[in-house]
Amino acid sequence: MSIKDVAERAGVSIGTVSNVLNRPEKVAVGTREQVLAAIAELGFVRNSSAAQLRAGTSRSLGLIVLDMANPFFQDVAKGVEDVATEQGYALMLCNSDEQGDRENRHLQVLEEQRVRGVLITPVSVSSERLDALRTRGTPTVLVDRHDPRVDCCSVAVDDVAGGELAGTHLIERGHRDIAYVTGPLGLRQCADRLTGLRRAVAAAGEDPDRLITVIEAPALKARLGYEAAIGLFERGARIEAAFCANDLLALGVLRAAVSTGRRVPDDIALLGYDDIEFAADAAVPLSSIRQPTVHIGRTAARLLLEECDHPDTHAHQQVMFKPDLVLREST
Amino acid sequence: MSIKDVAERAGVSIGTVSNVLNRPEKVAVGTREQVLAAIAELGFVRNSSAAQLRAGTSRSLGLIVLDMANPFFQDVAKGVEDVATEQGYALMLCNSDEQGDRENRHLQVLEEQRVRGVLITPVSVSSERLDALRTRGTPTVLVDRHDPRVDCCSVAVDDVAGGELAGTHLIERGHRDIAYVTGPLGLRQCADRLTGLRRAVAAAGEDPDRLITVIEAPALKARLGYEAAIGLFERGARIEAAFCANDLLALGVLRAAVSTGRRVPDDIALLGYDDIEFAADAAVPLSSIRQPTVHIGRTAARLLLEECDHPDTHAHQQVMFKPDLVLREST
DNA sequence: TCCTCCGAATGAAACGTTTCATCACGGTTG
DNA sequence: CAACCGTGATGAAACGTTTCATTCGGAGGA
Repeated sequence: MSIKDVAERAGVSIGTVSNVLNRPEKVAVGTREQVLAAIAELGFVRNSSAAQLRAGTSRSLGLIVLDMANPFFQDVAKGVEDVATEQGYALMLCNSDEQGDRENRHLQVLEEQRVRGVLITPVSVSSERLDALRTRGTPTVLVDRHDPRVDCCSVAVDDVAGGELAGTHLIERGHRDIAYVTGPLGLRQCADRLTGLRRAVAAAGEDPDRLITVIEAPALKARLGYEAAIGLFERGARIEAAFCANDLLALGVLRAAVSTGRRVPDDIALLGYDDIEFAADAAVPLSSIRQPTVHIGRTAARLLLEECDHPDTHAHQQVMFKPDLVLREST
Repeated sequence: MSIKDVAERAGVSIGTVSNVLNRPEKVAVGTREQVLAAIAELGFVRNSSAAQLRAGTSRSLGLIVLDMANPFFQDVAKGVEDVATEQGYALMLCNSDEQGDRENRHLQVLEEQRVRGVLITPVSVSSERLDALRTRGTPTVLVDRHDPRVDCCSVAVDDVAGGELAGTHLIERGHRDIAYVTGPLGLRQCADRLTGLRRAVAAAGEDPDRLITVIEAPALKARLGYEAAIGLFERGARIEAAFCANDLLALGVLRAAVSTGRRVPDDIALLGYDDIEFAADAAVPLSSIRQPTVHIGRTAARLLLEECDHPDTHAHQQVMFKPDLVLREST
């Protein structure tokens, strides 16, 4: 069922059908109705391959995230999708699962489909495949990353500020012995948040090295937060508060506290990071540092579309958002 | 940069380049290397619109889920994706967010792209758009649903069996006053699980109407589970165990128990449904009914590809899996 | 009555592949 | 030595749109 069949059925030319599809205001109302009727009768569905081939440009964007199970990326994706559909673009959602080869495969497919632009949180700092894509002219925006060479737009959140926010809050509540329960400090996020925490402690006139106990878990998972906290409790560490590099770790610590009969926040205060949806519904609702996730997605998508629509006047931007503190019962 | 440029550069014909791309074994090794070199030098990327247009068929599948934030669908998607990439298909992941118009929009885009087949959990029982798609020849598989008219494949889980599993377990542990905390009973899942629960109670020689208290929350959310449980506690209901229609509700009930000083499972036993990743890491690790989610996805994808590859010999199947009980500390 | 003009419809070219019939060229066979 | 064969390469047609220059038909003005 092609445009040709529709044309025949409606008794008009192929060009007219195309016009009905793409510029309905250009065709006389009577003709238009005939054509629409024919389309409905035949159940015609436009072949977007043909359209795209001829037009040379598609109306879709690609988004490659590290982990679809992560609420952070779900919200980012929602923001991107909002803007995309708003502007009449389709979004191709891809999950690299932190694997470089999956990322490359997705980039390949997206480029073969000639997407208009790509939003990506790359698995590693520099990706040859990604550079190639950009060089060949597909606009690219980095999400939750910054490009040291500033040759594309990026949108990220200031993790140092987040750590500082956390530290200031805990100090203000009078806590002095603070545990920082984190994932691998090799992750920039984890390291930055510690930097911010130390900065806040120092700003209060205290010695970060004395106040802060760092516990590095091998990953940002609840079970590891549980184990870390149990270890801490068992060796009798004096801890008034725990700041966790993400909410999952914090929920693990919470479980450890509950299972050893400690009261939150009286015996130990708890502060998470990310403000995942479940933080508010934990056994003790969790205070957390919130990142403007949906807004990140929206902003990234807008930057991308801006570059797509005005490639010549466009100037790359590195946007950096500040996180917020969400107060609940755990602190 | 088209195949033509590559041909020119390599000093061969267009057809030969196409052969290198699609049937490399058919072209002499020397020529092949020349062509590959030209491709690399020019940074050629195949235009899949053109390929698809000419070939008439694409190598991609569509998956439309109700809610990407739901761990159930994340796992299903993972299963589908496994099989798809394994067979060299690309997967277009779409989220209807339980909105009919979004579902229709996605179906439209997928059909315009001429995907080979569609896996979908429809928002409502009968979708005209979906029927049209099927009629026009795109194979379709229902996920977590059954088609009453049996004109396509489907993969689902037996929710009655799940409820029965839960009921039998609670009865065996000696619990007699059981609360069933559920979402809207208009949802088939919620209703089926209740049916199963009642069946188990009856099978134990008890009266379901006397033993079971049903509390219907307006949605399957943790906060509503919390509120439901608080209400229950406040009116002093005698409850030994709560079976929840999903883990989120159960986690809400857990929070209510913790915040009112009740001990789980001593004062009240708690059983969830879905076995989401976080169930194991809750303040009290949650017993739950597990659905074989990844397996559902894999099976659905396999059925779909089977239908795509052998449309004439293919016979539609309605696959129904049984759920498992996962024992943890909450019961 | 003739010209001009304008809106609406037409027809053909082009987009980048794949496919298939055809061809060129050595080597083998009778 | 002619006929045949097989391996590789070629060239052109076709896929279903969009686009744009062209044509058509009638209304309005001179």
